[in-house]
Amino acid sequence: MRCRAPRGTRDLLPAEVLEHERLERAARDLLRTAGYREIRAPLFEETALFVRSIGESTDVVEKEMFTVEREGASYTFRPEGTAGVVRAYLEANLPKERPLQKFFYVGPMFRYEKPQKGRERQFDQIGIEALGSLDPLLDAEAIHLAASFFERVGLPGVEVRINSMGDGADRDAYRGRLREYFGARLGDLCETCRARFERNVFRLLDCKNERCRSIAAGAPSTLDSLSTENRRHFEAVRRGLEAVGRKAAVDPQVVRGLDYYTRTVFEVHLPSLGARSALCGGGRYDHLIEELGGPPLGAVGFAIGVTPTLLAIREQGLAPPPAPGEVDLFVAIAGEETREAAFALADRVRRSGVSADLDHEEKSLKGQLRLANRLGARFLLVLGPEEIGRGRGRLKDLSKGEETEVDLGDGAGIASRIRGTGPPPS
RNA sequence: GUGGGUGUAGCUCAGCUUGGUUAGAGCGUCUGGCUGUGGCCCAGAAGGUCGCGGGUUCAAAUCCCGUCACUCACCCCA
Repeated sequence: MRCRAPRGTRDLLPAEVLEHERLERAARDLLRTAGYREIRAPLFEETALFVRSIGESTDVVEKEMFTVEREGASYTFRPEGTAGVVRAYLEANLPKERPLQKFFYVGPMFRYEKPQKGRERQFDQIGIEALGSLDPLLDAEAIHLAASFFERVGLPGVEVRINSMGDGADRDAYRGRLREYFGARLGDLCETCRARFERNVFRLLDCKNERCRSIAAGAPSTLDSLSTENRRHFEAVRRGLEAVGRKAAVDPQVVRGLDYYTRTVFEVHLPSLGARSALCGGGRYDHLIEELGGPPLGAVGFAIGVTPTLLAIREQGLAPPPAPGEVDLFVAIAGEETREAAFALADRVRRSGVSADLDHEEKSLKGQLRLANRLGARFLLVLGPEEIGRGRGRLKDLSKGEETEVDLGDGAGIASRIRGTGPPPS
């Protein structure tokens, strides 16, 4: 029987793993510098956690959850990162120790939906959560970090769009005003928007249908409904962004899909990508901690889609950096009786931290040399009876074609000779 | 869930419109040219249930029907 990867999942072969590692490394460097620490929550949680946090009537909860029932309990593979991080934060009683904690996470999320380009059932996200504070500068920090990440990985020209959805009373008031506005124009809206009207009026604001867009453009702005306090918060976020020189366009059409968002919401887009331009989404969620049984503490975070980011990098024509050679030294075997000696030599060199490999397929010498090339080996050493007898061999620099005589017993010496000519670590 | 597209060698694809010897190319793999020194070049080889099932026909990769898989888009979202 031959199996395939399940629909909506993909294998990352070694070349692609390098691309992922590069993004993850960039994220870790950037986020640690800003005081965020990595947290690893389980890949699955009790289903109730997601229902509570994301919202019962969201698409994610209604039809996209990977759920497993076991002995009367229900578990769901995490469709997003925030809920688990907040749960972990509360479970470790961190709010009592020190309320403000800044976390980041990197890893796979799961949503049972129909796959398409850049959207899979298992996908990786890089996210941050600054838990335990209402400081608008943390909103600004999150936005700035997200945008900086894209610049750092070679995607200049990203566009930050921010908005405030208000909170509590003013958000309810705004919802009412939207229903009033769109309710009077239901006949002119597209079919899907008429359905959205019932489910989630906020979503009418970002319909792609041209007619709906022009209607939405005239809709009352959330910003006009904000209470004094929430307006102040939003202004403070904008001042924070200004202080670090981060441009952000206020866009009343930005409305996030998950229920827990309050006040600041934002997205990072790469406009040249068209309909699939969103690379990152985030915002503040000031009631979630309390909702999940903790103290009333605010929080803000974002999630970056790794796959969309990689697609963007490729579509921009920004080729990934060339893969480094897989081995530093290839030990070729000339004469079957030297196989173990070659194995031992590779081992001596490896112990000094230089990578070494040899043939395992009984290839001809020519075949071995071709293999060395394919592997991107920088050095070659051919080991035959003659070399074994003398205890010395010729180390060949494959890029220059030059050979140097080396002592075969001295793995460290060979290693340091190889390392001495190595490219600077990138 | 709805609507398009595509399934031919390990990979990327041509051939299908207008059915007709033995189904092709590039890349990759292997061998040799060059007994123990690579890349480039040259010669050659291996590698195919043409997704699967049925139908039409003297004859099907090609036309028709069904089916499965993959893929793209919509909804929604990273």
